[in-house]
Amino acid sequence: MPELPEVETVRKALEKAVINKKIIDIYHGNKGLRFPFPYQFKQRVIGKTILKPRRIGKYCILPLNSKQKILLHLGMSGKVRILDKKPKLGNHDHMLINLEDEIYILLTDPRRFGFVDLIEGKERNNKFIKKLGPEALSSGFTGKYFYSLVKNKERNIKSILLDQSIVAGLGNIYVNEVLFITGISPKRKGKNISLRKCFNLVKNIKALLLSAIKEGGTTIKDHLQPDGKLGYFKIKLRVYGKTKSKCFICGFLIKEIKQLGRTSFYCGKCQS
DNA sequence: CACACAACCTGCGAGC
DNA sequence: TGCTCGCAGGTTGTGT
Repeated sequence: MPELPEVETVRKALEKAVINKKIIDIYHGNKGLRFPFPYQFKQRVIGKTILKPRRIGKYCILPLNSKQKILLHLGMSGKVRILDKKPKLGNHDHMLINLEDEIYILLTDPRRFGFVDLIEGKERNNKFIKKLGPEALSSGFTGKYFYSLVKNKERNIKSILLDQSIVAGLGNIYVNEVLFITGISPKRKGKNISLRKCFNLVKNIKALLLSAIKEGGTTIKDHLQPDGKLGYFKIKLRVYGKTKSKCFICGFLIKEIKQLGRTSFYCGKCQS
């Protein structure tokens, strides 16, 4: 599920519900997710207070009043729920943070590709954060910057955009969508993309992410429903998953290919 | 250095 | 109905 807009939706919900709340207790399984839970995680954060949640790319960061930060990545199937009473834990519930005032943060992740880390000290020194390029929505991610990285690359644009060390936050859905919007084939080599196209691409990436976040925002108010489900937005997809249906611009059939083991969807006429 | 690919897990839907 | 296969929104480590 989670690319940048989904993580932002989670961040906003957390900001609303858990800011300035003290951590009373933490449960986590021994099994671990993609990586084991931090060493003595519970002992290290219990009694601390959560400050304003932040996000970098697909990472959600919960700063504490101790200068520590809880780092959360949702992988492919991670979900966060905010509950107002203690839930009975299911098989795929891996972490439950019990806050004061009967607030609970539940992390569920069937595939266990997500993970949790605890940052002590400088965030930029964290092994995960320091690999990231500029955040997609930040002012540092510009057409000029992007062109400077892209212009010498043999790789195709699809893999460049998925590379979090070049730009942080895009995943398979949004890369497919934005390449369609910009009229660039996913097979096009980086070095064959003009400065002008890079400007367009960056502009379209930001606009697409912002509109997805905006749509996600409309359902956030439901975050304390009894079932605790966070409302994810449903953006209108133009090509993703649309194999063999008609391109809504030109009517050609949308094609599907594999790149880096992942599926790319594109219109052979509108994208080149 | 730049890039491709397998591996990590589980659930679900398509097809037989 | 029930089984097997392939595929899924991500990232790391290894190998060429």
